Amino acid sequence: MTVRTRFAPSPTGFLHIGGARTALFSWAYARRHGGQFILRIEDTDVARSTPEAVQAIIDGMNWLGLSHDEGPFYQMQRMDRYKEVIQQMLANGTAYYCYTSKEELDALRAKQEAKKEKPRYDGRWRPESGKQLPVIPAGIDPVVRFKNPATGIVAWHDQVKGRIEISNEELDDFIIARADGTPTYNFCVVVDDWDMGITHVIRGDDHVNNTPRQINVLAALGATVPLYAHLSMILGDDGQKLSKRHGAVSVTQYDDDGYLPEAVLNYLARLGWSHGDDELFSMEQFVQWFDLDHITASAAQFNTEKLNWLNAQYIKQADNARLLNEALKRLNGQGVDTSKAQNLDRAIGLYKERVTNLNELADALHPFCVAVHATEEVKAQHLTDAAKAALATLKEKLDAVTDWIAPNLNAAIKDTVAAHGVKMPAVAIPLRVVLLGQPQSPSIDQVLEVLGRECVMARLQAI
RNA sequence: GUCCCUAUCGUCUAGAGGCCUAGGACAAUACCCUUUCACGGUAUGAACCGGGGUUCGAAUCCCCGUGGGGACGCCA
Repeated sequence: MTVRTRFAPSPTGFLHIGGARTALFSWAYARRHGGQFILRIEDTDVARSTPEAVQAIIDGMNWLGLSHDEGPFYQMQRMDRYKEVIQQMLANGTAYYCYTSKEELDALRAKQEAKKEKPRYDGRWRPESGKQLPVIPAGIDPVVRFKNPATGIVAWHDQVKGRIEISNEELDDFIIARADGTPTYNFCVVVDDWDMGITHVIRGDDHVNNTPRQINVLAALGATVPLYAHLSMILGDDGQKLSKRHGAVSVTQYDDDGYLPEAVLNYLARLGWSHGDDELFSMEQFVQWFDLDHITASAAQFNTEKLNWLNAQYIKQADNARLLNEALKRLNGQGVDTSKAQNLDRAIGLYKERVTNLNELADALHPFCVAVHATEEVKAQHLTDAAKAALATLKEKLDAVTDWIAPNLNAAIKDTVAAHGVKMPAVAIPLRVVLLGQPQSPSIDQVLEVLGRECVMARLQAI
């Protein structure tokens, strides 16, 4: 049997971190088993679905590198098929017309809630042998309801949560087609999963409650029931549920924030899934190791600090040319003139070990492109008269250096330190402030070398 | 309210009845490295939600609480 998984978002917003992890796990499972990963857009909510959201989801998946093998399929383009199945069900008695109005339904629900009962359809239009149905009212377009089994249980072995069973008595006859004839979510999913030959449904655990309904419809259709794996949700950094109002951002925001996609992927893979003590692994390893047995059943809290750490690890490993490209993109985006900069590739080497994200890397490269001036506060603190005097001496000594390489530059600094009878930081810190606009940097002699003689002398001149 | 899911350090997790004096990672703290800030290294503190069972033996199995989450739409 070929494994076929799917990711089926509704295009009502961007791809957020929870959706991304669901997609990642579905993708990985298909890849692991040499199967197919299908992208399906569930756009039957016409009012809220937008083409922009479809694009945003695809952009997010592209950034992460989660490629699909089939699709995107759009549910709105499959209307004829859904209607065909509904007609079949109406004909064979597994579905029926219901003429209850929304007002009547609201009244029914209010009554049930008042009695502290679970709100549900009472089956007044459900045909039973020997039962007298109400008179069909005039002027009402009926909905179509699924005739759910009245007794027994529906159970499945969830690949994450274990055996789950629900009594059919908990389930009511849910609507599969609205009064205007359009099919509803729980029905479309079933027809799609069936038609598309989905073998493993990997989705968020907010769908656990839909699963028994879907299994019952599948059974009514005579379709094979796929395996289900319900992933727990991801909570925000503060343990609160992620929502549009609270903390949920597009995965592409992580790009803007300077994260490498492989760091986000590694983090997401590790959030709710584990392979022993392994923390840092490539997507190749992940695909090789991924299984449904080691997925955590409970919700996981997002931890930005750990993501930051992973990102730093991936930046250290990353190719310099790639990092430079990312940094330039960011600097240019800020309007920084990068055209006159030299040795930027070497500056990357100086900083890639120390930064947490690409934006920090870009900031670090900024003074290697154009002069960056320290704030008045920093200047006042570090550029004292004594410091300026020392820098004047240093300038002379640097001027005399013939071969502009770190050991020679270091010697010039040491000479200055000795001449003024001060400690190293008394020279190195003000020097950093003048050259880079801030008091911290990598090894100062390296910085001097990479900055180049012309740039260093010009900036010392400008004190 | 009813139904469903869930519960190990602050966080992500390892853990399939004896390997657990509960392991790893992030974070924290201390020290080392260092001309600064980082990086890196070393070390330390930090958890099995509570109560009952089952068993020679329970973090692991069962039950009951409690906490957390989800669902109960002509949304998906």
